[in-house]
Amino acid sequence: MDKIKDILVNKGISPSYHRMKILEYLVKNNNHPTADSIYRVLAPQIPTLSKTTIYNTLKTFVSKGIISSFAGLNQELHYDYKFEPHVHFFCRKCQRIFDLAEPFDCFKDKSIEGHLVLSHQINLEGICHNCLQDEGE
Amino acid sequence: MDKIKDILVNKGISPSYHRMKILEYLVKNNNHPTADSIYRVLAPQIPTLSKTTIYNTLKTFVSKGIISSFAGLNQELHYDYKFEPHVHFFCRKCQRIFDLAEPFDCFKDKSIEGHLVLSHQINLEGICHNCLQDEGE
DNA sequence: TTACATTTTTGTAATGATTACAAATTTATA
DNA sequence: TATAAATTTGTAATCATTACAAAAATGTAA
Ligand SMILES: [Mn+2]
Ligand SMILES: [Mn+2]
Ligand SMILES: [Zn+2]
Ligand SMILES: [Zn+2]
Repeated sequence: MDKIKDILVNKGISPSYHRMKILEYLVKNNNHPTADSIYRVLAPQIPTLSKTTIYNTLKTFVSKGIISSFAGLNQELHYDYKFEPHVHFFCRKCQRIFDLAEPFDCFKDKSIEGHLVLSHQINLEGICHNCLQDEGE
Repeated sequence: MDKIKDILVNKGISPSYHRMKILEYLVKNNNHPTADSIYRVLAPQIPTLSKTTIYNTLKTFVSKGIISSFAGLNQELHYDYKFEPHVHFFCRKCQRIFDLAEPFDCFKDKSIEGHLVLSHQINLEGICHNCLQDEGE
Protein backbone atom coordinates (compact mmCIF):
# COMPACT_ATOMS: atom_id res chain seq x y z
CA MET A 1 0.00 0.00 0.00
CA ASP A 2 1.29 3.40 -1.01
CA LYS A 3 -1.06 5.12 1.40
CA ILE A 4 0.88 3.53 4.26
CA LYS A 5 4.18 4.72 2.87
CA ASP A 6 2.84 8.24 2.51
CA ILE A 7 1.75 8.38 6.12
CA LEU A 8 5.28 7.53 7.23
CA VAL A 9 7.07 9.83 4.80
CA ASN A 10 4.81 12.73 5.70
CA LYS A 11 5.85 12.35 9.32
CA GLY A 12 9.53 12.14 8.50
CA ILE A 13 9.91 8.42 9.18
CA SER A 14 11.73 6.41 6.58
CA PRO A 15 9.39 3.70 5.33
CA SER A 16 11.23 0.49 6.09
CA TYR A 17 9.51 -2.80 5.36
CA HIS A 18 8.87 -3.62 9.01
CA ARG A 19 7.51 -0.20 9.82
CA MET A 20 5.18 -0.37 6.84
CA LYS A 21 3.86 -3.79 7.82
CA ILE A 22 3.25 -2.69 11.40
CA LEU A 23 1.49 0.48 10.35
CA GLU A 24 -0.50 -1.41 7.72
CA TYR A 25 -1.71 -3.76 10.43
CA LEU A 26 -2.82 -0.87 12.60
CA VAL A 27 -4.59 0.91 9.74
CA LYS A 28 -6.42 -2.16 8.43
CA ASN A 29 -7.39 -3.71 11.76
CA ASN A 30 -9.23 -1.42 14.09
CA ASN A 31 -8.84 -3.77 17.01
CA HIS A 32 -6.72 -1.84 19.52
CA PRO A 33 -3.88 -4.36 19.50
CA THR A 34 -1.06 -4.67 21.99
CA ALA A 35 2.60 -5.02 21.03
CA ASP A 36 2.29 -8.71 21.73
CA SER A 37 -0.88 -9.27 19.71
CA ILE A 38 0.70 -7.54 16.72
CA TYR A 39 3.72 -9.77 17.12
CA ARG A 40 1.62 -12.92 17.14
CA VAL A 41 -0.02 -11.96 13.85
CA LEU A 42 2.99 -10.60 11.98
CA ALA A 43 5.74 -12.94 13.17
CA PRO A 44 4.51 -15.90 11.08
CA GLN A 45 4.46 -13.72 7.96
CA ILE A 46 7.82 -12.07 8.69
CA PRO A 47 9.93 -14.85 10.21
CA THR A 48 12.80 -12.60 11.22
CA LEU A 49 10.61 -10.03 12.97
CA SER A 50 11.74 -9.19 16.46
CA LYS A 51 9.46 -8.10 19.25
CA THR A 52 11.86 -5.30 20.10
CA THR A 53 11.27 -3.87 16.65
CA ILE A 54 7.55 -3.81 17.35
CA TYR A 55 8.07 -1.95 20.61
CA ASN A 56 10.51 0.48 19.01
CA THR A 57 8.26 1.10 16.04
CA LEU A 58 5.13 1.64 18.10
CA LYS A 59 6.99 4.06 20.34
CA THR A 60 8.15 5.98 17.30
CA PHE A 61 4.65 6.10 15.85
CA VAL A 62 3.21 7.41 19.11
CA SER A 63 5.89 10.05 19.51
CA LYS A 64 5.36 11.26 15.95
CA GLY A 65 1.62 11.41 16.45
CA ILE A 66 0.72 8.67 13.97
CA ILE A 67 -1.06 6.52 16.52
CA SER A 68 -2.17 6.87 20.12
CA SER A 69 -1.81 4.50 23.03
CA PHE A 70 -3.73 3.81 26.18
CA ALA A 71 -3.65 1.38 29.10
CA GLY A 72 -6.12 -1.50 28.99
CA LEU A 73 -7.84 -3.22 31.88
CA ASN A 74 -4.71 -5.30 32.48
CA GLN A 75 -2.24 -2.39 32.38
CA GLU A 76 -1.09 -3.49 28.95
CA LEU A 77 -0.65 -0.77 26.37
CA HIS A 78 -3.06 -0.79 23.44
CA TYR A 79 -2.54 1.12 20.22
CA ASP A 80 -5.05 2.89 18.06
CA TYR A 81 -4.72 4.38 14.60
CA LYS A 82 -8.02 6.24 14.82
CA PHE A 83 -7.28 9.76 15.78
CA GLU A 84 -10.51 11.59 16.17
CA PRO A 85 -11.09 11.61 19.93
CA HIS A 86 -13.58 8.86 20.61
CA VAL A 87 -14.99 6.84 23.47
CA HIS A 88 -13.69 3.38 24.36
CA PHE A 89 -15.79 0.67 25.90
CA PHE A 90 -13.98 -2.15 27.76
CA CYS A 91 -15.88 -5.41 28.13
CA ARG A 92 -15.20 -7.09 31.46
CA LYS A 93 -16.19 -10.49 30.07
CA CYS A 94 -14.44 -10.83 26.72
CA GLN A 95 -11.85 -8.12 27.36
CA ARG A 96 -12.51 -6.61 23.96
CA ILE A 97 -12.36 -2.87 23.38
CA PHE A 98 -15.04 -1.18 21.29
CA ASP A 99 -15.10 2.25 19.70
CA LEU A 100 -18.28 4.15 20.45
CA ALA A 101 -19.62 6.57 17.91
CA GLU A 102 -21.10 8.61 20.75
CA PRO A 103 -20.73 12.27 19.80
CA PHE A 104 -18.68 13.90 22.46
CA ASP A 105 -17.84 17.52 23.05
CA CYS A 106 -17.85 18.02 26.83
CA PHE A 107 -14.23 19.15 26.70
CA LYS A 108 -14.30 21.33 23.62
CA ASP A 109 -13.14 24.13 25.88
CA LYS A 110 -9.43 23.72 26.35
CA SER A 111 -8.89 25.28 29.76
CA ILE A 112 -10.55 23.85 32.85
CA GLU A 113 -9.99 25.14 36.37
CA GLY A 114 -6.73 26.73 35.25
CA HIS A 115 -5.33 23.55 33.68
CA LEU A 116 -4.47 23.44 29.99
CA VAL A 117 -6.15 20.39 28.49
CA LEU A 118 -4.18 18.89 25.60
CA SER A 119 -5.95 15.58 25.20
CA HIS A 120 -8.58 13.50 26.82
CA GLN A 121 -9.74 9.97 27.08
CA ILE A 122 -13.14 8.61 27.95
CA ASN A 123 -13.30 4.99 29.02
CA LEU A 124 -16.47 3.09 29.74
CA GLU A 125 -16.46 -0.32 31.31
CA GLY A 126 -19.12 -3.01 31.46
CA ILE A 127 -20.58 -5.92 29.52
CA CYS A 128 -20.63 -5.68 25.74
CA HIS A 129 -23.71 -6.50 23.69
CA ASN A 130 -22.27 -9.84 22.55
CA CYS A 131 -21.59 -11.01 26.08
CA LEU A 132 -25.00 -9.81 27.22
CA GLN A 133 -26.61 -12.09 24.62
CA ASP A 134 -24.47 -15.04 25.68
CA GLU A 135 -25.56 -14.49 29.26
CA GLY A 136 -29.20 -14.52 28.22
CA GLU A 137 -29.03 -18.15 27.03
CA MET B 1 -9.61 6.92 64.02
CA ASP B 2 -12.79 4.97 64.60
CA LYS B 3 -14.27 6.15 61.32
CA ILE B 4 -11.58 4.14 59.56
CA LYS B 5 -12.37 1.04 61.55
CA ASP B 6 -16.07 1.39 60.78
CA ILE B 7 -15.43 1.54 57.05
CA LEU B 8 -13.57 -1.77 57.22
CA VAL B 9 -16.02 -3.52 59.53
CA ASN B 10 -18.98 -2.42 57.43
CA LYS B 11 -17.40 -4.10 54.43
CA GLY B 12 -16.63 -7.31 56.31
CA ILE B 13 -12.88 -6.77 56.54
CA SER B 14 -11.33 -7.33 59.93
CA PRO B 15 -9.62 -4.10 60.98
CA SER B 16 -6.02 -5.11 61.49
CA TYR B 17 -3.51 -2.42 62.36
CA HIS B 18 -1.88 -2.41 58.94
CA ARG B 19 -5.16 -2.28 57.07
CA MET B 20 -6.31 0.62 59.20
CA LYS B 21 -3.11 2.58 58.64
CA ILE B 22 -3.28 2.04 54.89
CA LEU B 23 -6.93 3.04 54.68
CA GLU B 24 -6.28 6.02 56.96
CA TYR B 25 -3.60 7.18 54.57
CA LEU B 26 -5.95 6.92 51.62
CA VAL B 27 -8.77 8.74 53.40
CA LYS B 28 -6.65 11.59 54.74
CA ASN B 29 -4.48 12.18 51.67
CA ASN B 30 -6.38 12.73 48.48
CA ASN B 31 -3.28 12.35 46.36
CA HIS B 32 -3.94 9.27 44.22
CA PRO B 33 -1.00 7.31 45.60
CA THR B 34 0.58 4.20 44.14
CA ALA B 35 1.42 1.11 46.19
CA ASP B 36 5.00 2.26 46.22
CA SER B 37 4.31 5.82 47.31
CA ILE B 38 2.19 4.56 50.19
CA TYR B 39 5.03 2.27 51.15
CA ARG B 40 7.56 5.10 51.19
CA VAL B 41 5.39 7.10 53.57
CA LEU B 42 4.25 4.34 55.92
CA ALA B 43 7.34 2.15 56.10
CA PRO B 44 9.29 4.60 58.32
CA GLN B 45 6.36 4.73 60.78
CA ILE B 46 5.74 0.98 60.69
CA PRO B 47 9.18 -0.57 60.47
CA THR B 48 7.98 -4.11 59.88
CA LEU B 49 5.59 -3.16 57.08
CA SER B 50 6.00 -5.25 53.96
CA LYS B 51 5.27 -4.07 50.46
CA THR B 52 3.37 -7.26 49.78
CA THR B 53 0.97 -6.31 52.54
CA ILE B 54 0.33 -3.03 50.80
CA TYR B 55 -0.41 -4.77 47.51
CA ASN B 56 -2.62 -7.37 49.21
CA THR B 57 -4.49 -4.76 51.19
CA LEU B 58 -5.09 -2.45 48.25
CA LYS B 59 -6.36 -5.36 46.20
CA THR B 60 -8.76 -6.30 48.97
CA PHE B 61 -10.01 -2.73 49.30
CA VAL B 62 -10.64 -2.49 45.55
CA SER B 63 -12.44 -5.82 45.40
CA LYS B 64 -14.66 -4.84 48.33
CA GLY B 65 -15.45 -1.50 46.73
CA ILE B 66 -13.75 0.67 49.36
CA ILE B 67 -11.40 2.34 46.91
CA SER B 68 -10.98 2.46 43.15
CA SER B 69 -7.87 2.12 41.04
CA PHE B 70 -6.77 3.40 37.67
CA ALA B 71 -3.67 3.32 35.49
CA GLY B 72 -1.51 6.43 35.50
CA LEU B 73 0.57 7.86 32.66
CA ASN B 74 3.36 5.42 33.46
CA GLN B 75 1.18 2.29 33.64
CA GLU B 76 1.44 2.31 37.42
CA LEU B 77 -1.77 1.74 39.36
CA HIS B 78 -3.08 4.66 41.39
CA TYR B 79 -5.64 4.36 44.16
CA ASP B 80 -8.45 6.72 45.08
CA TYR B 81 -10.71 6.78 48.09
CA LYS B 82 -13.08 9.32 46.54
CA PHE B 83 -16.00 7.44 45.13
CA GLU B 84 -18.28 9.87 43.41
CA PRO B 85 -17.38 9.54 39.72
CA HIS B 86 -15.13 12.47 38.95
CA VAL B 87 -12.74 13.67 36.30
CA HIS B 88 -8.98 13.21 36.57
CA PHE B 89 -6.45 15.58 35.11
CA PHE B 90 -2.91 14.27 34.51
CA CYS B 91 -0.14 16.87 34.31
CA ARG B 92 2.51 15.96 31.77
CA LYS B 93 5.10 18.13 33.51
CA CYS B 94 4.85 17.34 37.21
CA GLN B 95 3.03 14.01 36.78
CA ARG B 96 0.52 14.97 39.45
CA ILE B 97 -3.11 13.94 39.22
CA PHE B 98 -5.85 16.44 40.02
CA ASP B 99 -9.52 15.90 40.76
CA LEU B 100 -11.75 18.16 38.73
CA ALA B 101 -15.04 19.29 40.17
CA GLU B 102 -16.43 19.46 36.63
CA PRO B 103 -20.03 18.31 36.81
CA PHE B 104 -20.37 15.36 34.54
CA ASP B 105 -23.40 13.38 33.51
CA CYS B 106 -22.86 12.45 29.86
CA PHE B 107 -23.16 8.76 30.76
CA LYS B 108 -26.05 8.89 33.17
CA ASP B 109 -27.85 6.58 30.78
CA LYS B 110 -26.54 3.09 31.44
CA SER B 111 -26.91 1.44 28.05
CA ILE B 112 -25.02 2.72 25.02
CA GLU B 113 -25.09 1.06 21.60
CA GLY B 114 -26.21 -2.19 23.22
CA HIS B 115 -23.40 -2.27 25.78
CA LEU B 116 -24.18 -2.25 29.49
CA VAL B 117 -22.11 0.49 31.11
CA LEU B 118 -21.11 -0.31 34.70
CA SER B 119 -18.50 2.35 35.31
CA HIS B 120 -16.67 5.06 33.49
CA GLN B 121 -13.54 7.08 33.70
CA ILE B 122 -12.73 10.45 32.23
CA ASN B 123 -9.07 11.37 31.99
CA LEU B 124 -7.78 14.71 30.82
CA GLU B 125 -4.14 15.29 30.09
CA GLY B 126 -2.14 18.48 29.75
CA ILE B 127 -0.26 21.09 31.78
CA CYS B 128 -1.56 21.92 35.24
CA HIS B 129 -2.02 25.48 36.44
CA ASN B 130 1.10 25.32 38.65
CA CYS B 131 3.31 24.21 35.79
CA LEU B 132 1.78 26.80 33.49
CA GLN B 133 2.86 29.54 35.91
CA ASP B 134 6.37 28.11 36.18
CA GLU B 135 6.62 28.17 32.39
CA GLY B 136 5.61 31.84 32.32
CA GLU B 137 8.74 32.96 34.21
C1' DT C 1 -3.01 -20.39 80.80
C1' DT C 2 -2.24 -23.81 77.25
C1' DA C 3 -3.06 -26.05 72.81
C1' DC C 4 -4.69 -25.65 68.45
C1' DA C 5 -6.88 -23.44 64.45
C1' DT C 6 -7.39 -19.33 61.72
C1' DT C 7 -5.93 -15.02 60.01
C1' DT C 8 -2.55 -11.80 58.84
C1' DT C 9 1.91 -10.50 57.51
C1' DT C 10 6.39 -11.21 55.73
C1' DG C 11 10.22 -12.23 52.50
C1' DT C 12 11.65 -14.17 48.54
C1' DA C 13 11.03 -15.85 44.10
C1' DA C 14 8.37 -15.73 39.85
C1' DT C 15 5.90 -13.32 36.18
C1' DG C 16 5.16 -10.38 32.42
C1' DA C 17 5.37 -6.08 29.97
C1' DT C 18 8.64 -2.97 28.56
C1' DT C 19 13.32 -0.98 27.84
C1' DA C 20 18.50 -0.77 27.39
C1' DC C 21 22.10 -1.96 24.80
C1' DA C 22 25.46 -3.72 21.87
C1' DA C 23 26.17 -6.68 17.92
C1' DA C 24 24.56 -7.89 13.35
C1' DT C 25 22.29 -6.71 9.26
C1' DT C 26 20.59 -3.72 5.85
C1' DT C 27 20.51 0.54 3.29
C1' DA C 28 22.37 4.76 1.61
C1' DT C 29 26.23 7.36 -0.13
C1' DA C 30 30.74 8.47 -2.04
C1' DT D 1 33.42 -1.21 -3.99
C1' DA D 2 34.23 0.92 0.47
C1' DT D 3 32.39 3.38 4.14
C1' DA D 4 29.00 5.59 6.95
C1' DA D 5 24.34 5.73 8.69
C1' DA D 6 20.09 3.64 9.78
C1' DT D 7 17.56 -0.36 11.08
C1' DT D 8 16.83 -4.62 13.25
C1' DT D 9 17.87 -8.32 16.30
C1' DG D 10 18.60 -10.97 20.58
C1' DT D 11 19.65 -10.94 25.14
C1' DA D 12 19.78 -9.03 29.50
C1' DA D 13 17.95 -5.63 32.68
C1' DT D 14 14.16 -3.14 34.85
C1' DC D 15 10.11 -2.47 37.30
C1' DA D 16 5.42 -3.17 38.93
C1' DT D 17 2.88 -6.78 40.45
C1' DT D 18 1.72 -11.54 42.02
C1' DA D 19 2.50 -16.33 43.89
C1' DC D 20 3.63 -18.82 47.57
C1' DA D 21 5.15 -20.78 51.67
C1' DA D 22 7.00 -19.75 56.20
C1' DA D 23 6.56 -16.84 60.31
C1' DA D 24 3.98 -14.13 63.39
C1' DA D 25 -0.16 -12.63 65.42
C1' DT D 26 -4.78 -13.42 66.85
C1' DG D 27 -8.81 -15.99 68.31
C1' DT D 28 -10.95 -19.87 70.71
C1' DA D 29 -11.85 -23.85 73.56
C1' DA D 30 -10.48 -26.64 77.31
MN1 LIG E 1 -10.38 3.29 19.39
MN1 LIG F 1 -9.59 11.25 42.21
ZN1 LIG G 1 -17.80 -8.86 25.76
ZN1 LIG H 1 2.00 20.13 36.73
